Amino acid sequence: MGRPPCCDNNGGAGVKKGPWTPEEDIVLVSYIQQHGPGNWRSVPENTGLMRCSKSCRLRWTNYLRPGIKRGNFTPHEEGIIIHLQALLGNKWAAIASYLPQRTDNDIKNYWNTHLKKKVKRLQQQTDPADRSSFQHQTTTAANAAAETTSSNYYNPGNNIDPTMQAAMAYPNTTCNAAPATMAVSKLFQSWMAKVPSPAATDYKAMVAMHEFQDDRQTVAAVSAINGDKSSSSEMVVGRREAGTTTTFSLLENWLLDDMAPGQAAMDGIMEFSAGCYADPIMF
DNA sequence: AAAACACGCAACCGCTATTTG
DNA sequence: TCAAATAGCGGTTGCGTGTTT
Repeated sequence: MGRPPCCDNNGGAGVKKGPWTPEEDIVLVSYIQQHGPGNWRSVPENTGLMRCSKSCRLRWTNYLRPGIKRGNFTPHEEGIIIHLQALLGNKWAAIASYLPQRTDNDIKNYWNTHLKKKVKRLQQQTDPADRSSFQHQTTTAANAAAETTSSNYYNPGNNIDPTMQAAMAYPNTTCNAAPATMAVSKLFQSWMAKVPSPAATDYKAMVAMHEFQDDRQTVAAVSAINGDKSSSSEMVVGRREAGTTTTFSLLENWLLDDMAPGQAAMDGIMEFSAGCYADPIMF
């Protein structure tokens, strides 16, 4: 019954671990050049590499894959990572999908070694009164959301982006999920409110928009917006059939636009985002 | 000069969702 | 239909290197 066992289950006998050698890299790359990535189970079998399939896949996706940019994160990339981390939490694969040249592992490492501290520093530099006020308002809004009660939890007294505030108010990543989910939900709900009603075929996307209770759905929806063909392909198809792709152009511009001072798109989203948060009627 | 410490990153581990036979 | 394996993800670890004492 089931699949035949792979190299992983060979009792671990003869499976090499630790850093890859240049020779192993060459073997792996030349095999993938001939056969393409995927079907990782067959890679060790056909190449003679004494590595498990999992290790081969990881080495390819995180290091050998063409087009990977390593190190030297630009301020723009940093901004995107910080922003998306505040929105999505530690969903590195989802964040990496917006930075095609970066791997999720690279982004995760960069966050853990640089950006987390940076955000923390910014947090400490922020007026504690503002922070506790925002934290209180965020919690209140979270509770109120369950009753579809409006709440103005954006603190208009400072000029800090609300999603950055969320990151500051919840430095512990495990606590980021709630405000992050809310932030995305509110952002999309306001988007939906500002555009004509979608066609009936957009049903699945609409359902997803209103089901942001858990991060997985948030990521699925965001992936759909980005045209991700994986888990949310049905939603993408539904939305594209309905011809509503342009609905999210502002968000897409902000997330994907890599032009040097591409601040226009970024400013747009910031402005729009702040406006949404500040609008007590909308929320 | 050398030991101690801090940092960055590649790779591993454990888990879940999906796929396969 | 279901058990077992794969693929993929996020958290964590361990090692090499740089910096400080």
